[in-house]
Amino acid sequence: MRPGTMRERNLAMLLGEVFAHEPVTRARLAALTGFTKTTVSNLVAVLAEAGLVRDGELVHEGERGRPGVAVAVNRDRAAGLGLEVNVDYLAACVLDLGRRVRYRHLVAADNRDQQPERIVTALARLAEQAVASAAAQGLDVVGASVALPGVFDRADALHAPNLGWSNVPMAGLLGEGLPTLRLAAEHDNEANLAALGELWFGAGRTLGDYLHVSGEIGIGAGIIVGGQVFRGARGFAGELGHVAVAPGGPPCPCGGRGCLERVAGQEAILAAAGLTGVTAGSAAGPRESISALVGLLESGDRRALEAVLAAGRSLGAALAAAVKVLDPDTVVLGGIFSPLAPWVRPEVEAALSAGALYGAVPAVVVSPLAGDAAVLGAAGSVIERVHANPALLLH
Amino acid sequence: MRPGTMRERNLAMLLGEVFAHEPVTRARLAALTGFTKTTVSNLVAVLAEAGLVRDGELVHEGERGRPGVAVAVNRDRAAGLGLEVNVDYLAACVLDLGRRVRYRHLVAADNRDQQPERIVTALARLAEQAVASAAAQGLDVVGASVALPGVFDRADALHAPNLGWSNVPMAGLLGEGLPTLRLAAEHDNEANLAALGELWFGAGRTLGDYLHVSGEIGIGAGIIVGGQVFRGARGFAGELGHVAVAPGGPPCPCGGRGCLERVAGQEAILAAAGLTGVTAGSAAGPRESISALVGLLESGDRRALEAVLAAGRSLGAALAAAVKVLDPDTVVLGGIFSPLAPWVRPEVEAALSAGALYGAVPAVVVSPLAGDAAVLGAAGSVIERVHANPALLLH
DNA sequence: TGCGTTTCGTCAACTGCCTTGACGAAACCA
DNA sequence: TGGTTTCGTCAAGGCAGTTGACGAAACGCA
Repeated sequence: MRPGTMRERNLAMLLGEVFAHEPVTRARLAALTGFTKTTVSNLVAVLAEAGLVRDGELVHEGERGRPGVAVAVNRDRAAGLGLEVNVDYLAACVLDLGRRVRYRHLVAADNRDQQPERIVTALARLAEQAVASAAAQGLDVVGASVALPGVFDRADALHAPNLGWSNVPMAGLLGEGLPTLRLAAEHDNEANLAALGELWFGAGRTLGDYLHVSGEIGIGAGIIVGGQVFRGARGFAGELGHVAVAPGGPPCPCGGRGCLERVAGQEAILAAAGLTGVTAGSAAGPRESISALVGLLESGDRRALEAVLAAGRSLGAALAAAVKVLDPDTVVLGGIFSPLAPWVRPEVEAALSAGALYGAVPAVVVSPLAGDAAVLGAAGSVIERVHANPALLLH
Repeated sequence: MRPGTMRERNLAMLLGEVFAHEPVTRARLAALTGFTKTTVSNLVAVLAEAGLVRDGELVHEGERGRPGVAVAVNRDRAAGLGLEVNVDYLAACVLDLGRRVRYRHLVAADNRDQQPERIVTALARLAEQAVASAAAQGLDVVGASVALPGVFDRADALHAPNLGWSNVPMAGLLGEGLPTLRLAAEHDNEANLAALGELWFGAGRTLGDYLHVSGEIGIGAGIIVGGQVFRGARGFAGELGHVAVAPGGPPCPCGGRGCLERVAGQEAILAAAGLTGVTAGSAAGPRESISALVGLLESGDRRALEAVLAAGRSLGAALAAAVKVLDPDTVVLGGIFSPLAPWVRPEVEAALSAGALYGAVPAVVVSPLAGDAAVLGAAGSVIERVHANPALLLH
């Protein structure tokens, strides 16, 4: 570790305090960080020059004495671009440094069995529109992050069975297709980014360590420990969808039997509820199908209720095992389980409280973001990169 | 972060390189760390003054040129004390800074339903003997760490059902009872320390991230991620013993049904194998009972084989779920599963390979340490504290 | 209105720690 | 014996945070 590294960390720490307490005077920042007023002034000057913070009004914190100058995050310069490829839509979203949404766009599209190149081209068009719209607002998009519905192997190739893709070299495609920004483009699993979205835009930092269930066609879990994604040794951590919950149950392409997502995934639930005909081959996307299901549930449809409760029990069983291994503070129900929560949540809570050690039952909360968590998480992760090391933007 | 913090880290980094490459010259250390030769010399001087490192012979690394002075870890000064309280024994162990065992002592004792104060007193006597023996070898015991068979709640009170203890304020008892050393005494779950023992003394650093199953009366798992124990939000991570594997199975004191340790714990296996009479109330400790079981297995006893294979299947089922959530590189079978590995391991491997995603099957290895992992891990964790921040011993 | 009090932010000098560049020391080779 | 190579140290320098003092800007009270 060299003096330069020390400075990078101190800039990050200071920016974090500004973000957490803005508007805040230099004197209070000194108290918060333990630095001297001199050091705070120097660091603030560096951040201000990079356009990350700016001085505001005079503020009077105490009763007497000279008022201080408010330092606040600069919401009119650096911005982050989040992109998402999903089975039935593409989405983009721009956040400013204060994590406010400044632009959103969602395009319905059937992306199944399409050439990855075509999709990346369409995504790039979305990205360019987003960057242009941001520029019109005076924002400078410094980086992008892409959420993808699949997992990455050790060579960073994407396997996305729900898109019909396997072994797709995403890093290369995105690097060529997307507009060049100051920070390199990144990509990650939809479940991981949705979990991060929850951290920044959902139930928020009060969650502690948590496990965020992303129910879609597959079922994934994003695991957040200490504010960061827990990925496991190969990046496959949180593959909740392939925990076996039904011994001797239906076979799964993964090679197992009775995997959770065969029993409680979107398609399994819709089929069990008698809604298969509505979706198969029709134009109705998943979100519409789930709305239809919720309609049935609210009208008290017996078959739909049975289907959803059974899915809730299976999900509860898988989560009970996961919780005993991970011991999170909270379990967040996201994706399709968010609209279905009134029926699913009691089942999950029952499964988690049976056999809880020493009262270690995590709270079960419902995601307010539902399907939007992933794009928001993607855009947020760009902002997070800047927060973690503002020196990246010093030029 | 202040300059002093930077120095602490750099000392730690340098000590780490010395440990990894000793004997090593200052010039090579400079190449390894990226520091300049000047800085290396300064840092080495500080470590040498604290007695952590010392100069050795001249060594000739290249073909030509002036030979360098070998810097090596000083194995004759700082030492760490590991202590263990278990159901049927107390143990102590002293390691030097190079993690060599310099003293070991194990005392058989039935610690069930004893007063915690009595046990701590007995443990303190063991600790004093260990410190004295270390002193006789010229070693300075700088700290101690205690392995305990139970979990700690948020208030750091110990709950150890197998000892008949609940809500025991261990930190206080140990603080008063144990000899005062330069670093404060620490304590941790036996499963966690056993997992760390494996890291330093067992299959070693080649394991990557792993899950170490400690099969004893209960079944715990120590989870190592990036060389550190993964504890979860409340410190209950890795409670593998209470994953439900037998729906509608026997009830467990934890409140659940069909918990793994009711089905594959030591007592369940011995009972199923028809060995209950041998242990219940008799003087034979667990290790003897397991030896007896291994004897039966080797002689081909039908009932014993059935019992152990069934336990292996249950363990495999629980591990399969844990592995999909955590995605470790390796699963280590320790505790009683170490001697039983020839029979248990194939079952576990079968369970893990069914439904493995994208070839993400962790290797299953057998602990060479078996029951000794926890004391070694405890002593090793003291050494680790010094390695992580050698500045603790500067004064 | 004027002056003391309080708090804010900045300035100049200082210290700690790593780096630079040069140099003497210690080996080998011719 | 002298040239070459590599090792470790030394003096000077630079970066970054600290110290202590001081001017600036508000309020309160006479």
